[in-house]
Amino acid sequence: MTDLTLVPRDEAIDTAAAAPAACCGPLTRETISADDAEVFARRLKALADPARLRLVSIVAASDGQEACVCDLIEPVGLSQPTVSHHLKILMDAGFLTRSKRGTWAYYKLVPGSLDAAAAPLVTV
Amino acid sequence: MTDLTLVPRDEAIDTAAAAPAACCGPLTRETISADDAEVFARRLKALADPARLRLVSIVAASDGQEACVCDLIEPVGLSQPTVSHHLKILMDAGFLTRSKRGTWAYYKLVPGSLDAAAAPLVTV
DNA sequence: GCTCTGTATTGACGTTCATCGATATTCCGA
DNA sequence: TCGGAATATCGATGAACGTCAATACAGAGC
Repeated sequence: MTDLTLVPRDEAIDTAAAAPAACCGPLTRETISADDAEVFARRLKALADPARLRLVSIVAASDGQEACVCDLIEPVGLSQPTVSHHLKILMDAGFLTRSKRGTWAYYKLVPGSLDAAAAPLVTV
Repeated sequence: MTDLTLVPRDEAIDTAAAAPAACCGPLTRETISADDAEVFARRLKALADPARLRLVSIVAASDGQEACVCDLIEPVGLSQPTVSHHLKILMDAGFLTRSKRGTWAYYKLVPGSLDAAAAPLVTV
């Protein structure tokens, strides 16, 4: 389903999870299906944690909407493995992408992913 | 704490949790505070469940954005106590209000509560 | 090669959560 | 007043989650 074969590697990484397709229409318009509810719930669950919200926010508010792990640990006040764990969850949910430069890992906000996640809730 | 004494019963119930103030600005503008992250996460957690999303959706898509519990149990396919449990969580989070008519309980969507919950995620 | 540094993974522990059956509560009708 | 129907609460159980210490992995520099 995902077609990455013809794309240069760096771009591939950046856009790999960059298709945050809306799972469903507005909740207020029409009853959501069981499958769509599952997808949407999984997405919301990835955000529904104080530490992860702060991580997303720090990344999103950084230059180029990108931040190094080394700059994320101290602000959230959690251990390095825990931060790494949360970042993985956010990546799996399609909100962040990872790019390594040397020993450092940079996490970047997937453009539009937050809006896509919020879309089914918005009525206007 | 809840002051219902001077207000007609139905209005009191309808407007009790009807103040879904935005917990914070857009996540992308500025780093969210620890306290705001806690508040926002609690709100998202209430929605981040397939059963609760379906309940909210059914209620929101009903006439007058209101539905009887008896009409909610069968669509979600869960036991009555479980549905009641989820409805309470949605009520505590400020998304639904309850009004009893006879033996029936009607749950109504708090106007604007979904938009308020989504607001910090939206960039545009 | 070796060491150091930054990050990811593993394993374990305590907490929270979703779910149900059983029971309590509330209200209507006979 | 009693019985029945609709809903809420209680108690228990198994699964998922957040956290950390210990460890593994990868890249840079010597």
